[in-house]
Amino acid sequence: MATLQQHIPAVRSVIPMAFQPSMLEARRAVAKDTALDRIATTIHAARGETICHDGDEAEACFRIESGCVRVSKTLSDGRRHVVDFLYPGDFFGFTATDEYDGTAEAITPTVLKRHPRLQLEAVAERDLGACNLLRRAIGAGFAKARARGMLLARLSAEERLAAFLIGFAGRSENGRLLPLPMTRADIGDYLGLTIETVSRTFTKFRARGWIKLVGAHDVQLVDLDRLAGLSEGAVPLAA
Amino acid sequence: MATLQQHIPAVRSVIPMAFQPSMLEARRAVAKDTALDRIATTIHAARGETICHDGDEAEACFRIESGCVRVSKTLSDGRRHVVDFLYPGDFFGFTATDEYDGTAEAITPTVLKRHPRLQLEAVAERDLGACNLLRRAIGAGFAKARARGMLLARLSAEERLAAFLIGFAGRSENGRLLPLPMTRADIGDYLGLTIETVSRTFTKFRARGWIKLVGAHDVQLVDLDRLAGLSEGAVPLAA
DNA sequence: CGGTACGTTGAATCCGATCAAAGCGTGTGG
DNA sequence: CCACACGCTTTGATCGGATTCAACGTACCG
Repeated sequence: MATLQQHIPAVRSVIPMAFQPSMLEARRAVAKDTALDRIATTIHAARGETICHDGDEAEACFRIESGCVRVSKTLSDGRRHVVDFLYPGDFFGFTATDEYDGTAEAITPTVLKRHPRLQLEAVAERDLGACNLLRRAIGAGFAKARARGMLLARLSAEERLAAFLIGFAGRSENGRLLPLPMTRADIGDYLGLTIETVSRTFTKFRARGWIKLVGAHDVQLVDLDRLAGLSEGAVPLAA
Repeated sequence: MATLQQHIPAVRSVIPMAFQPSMLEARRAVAKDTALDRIATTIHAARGETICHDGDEAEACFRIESGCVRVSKTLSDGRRHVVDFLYPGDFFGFTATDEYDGTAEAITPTVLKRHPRLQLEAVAERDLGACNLLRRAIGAGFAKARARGMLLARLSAEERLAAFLIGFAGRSENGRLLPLPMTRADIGDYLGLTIETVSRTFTKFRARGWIKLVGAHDVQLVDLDRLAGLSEGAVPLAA
């Protein structure tokens, strides 16, 4: 958090709130809220397993305990868009309709808390604390989704990947190896690019000495300043 | 609403919930909620006037009574992204942080209800009904923001403009003249395109007889089926 | 009526997509 | 345990849609 701020000057207003203290608190608070916890069951998802499917009746919301989940949507002609990568503490399955807004799949073995939707709604309607916590959690997702608009609409391939990597900076100590469990295709579909462009851009960053690649799924962010410089004024993606 | 559905088969799951009955109800209900109305004042904004500025302390939320508002963000190098166009009944100014997440400007003379943020928060914390209504309103914004991800990440210029136009289909009777108060630059920045590409794509649609242009700011949607066909499986933008 | 901001159209350019093929690694079955 | 096979990644060559640069047209407002 602190290390992130020092690399992104003068653009605090566009930093997604997943990085903002108030939201971290809200996340933690949701996790601890007893009224919500009481209706939860624990489930496990193997790597590649589908947790819920776009358009199906939204029977439950989920909170990730451990692992990593990909949420995506696919057009009839096969074009795919990865809406988000979710990590421990993140929620998904909220919708204002009664259908899931995206398909969620585990990309690593994942443990989740499952909150039946009807009961969750009931708790929220009755319990002021729970309602307000949900309200803030959705607000966080909203801000993140909005931040991605600028990235997809106006940033170059290099800027997008830089923003993506910087979004993970808070997850690993400076210079530590950063695991990227998703494939290049996932990253491409997340950033609105092709596999090849993602791969080429990784290669460029490595050639410049900004990152080190250990295999295809572990990255070391060597020069955060340069990466941040690329996405300066831009949107680091919380992840 | 009904006319829209019949043009977009088999993709109900990705239709933004601004079009879904439940959300329309929620919108209306928010409008009528007395606890929220009591803390509101009415303000007027002239064409081009800034209502709130990205990054400023979020002192209030606004609900549009009449007119049209553009919400945008601008990078330090001048690249702009139009986050949304807002119409009567729409809210903006919600943030999970204490700063506005985007600059709101009136693109027509606009009348708004202004809800001081502290009081709004106070009402929400205290009043279950208000909290739940806000929760759903934010959820609607969330879904809309997400729907735009697919558009920006994966649709072609023609598909984007078609989706944009279809988003307005519900606003005018079939074959009726549709006013587009925003400029080509606004549309371009909304769809992640340039002015020129927007203009050229309008011209293409007109050449094909899909639309009629009356001046630059009034469109008649002649062949909704073709337009919908272009964005089939895609995301009609609620507006 | 004149100026200015907005819109259209044309030509050239470029970034990322597409097509193609060659590494790499991992996991499984022989 | 090794070998093979399949899926993922990288790299190369070419293509194409959207951008950029440029000029002209148009409409609205003072």
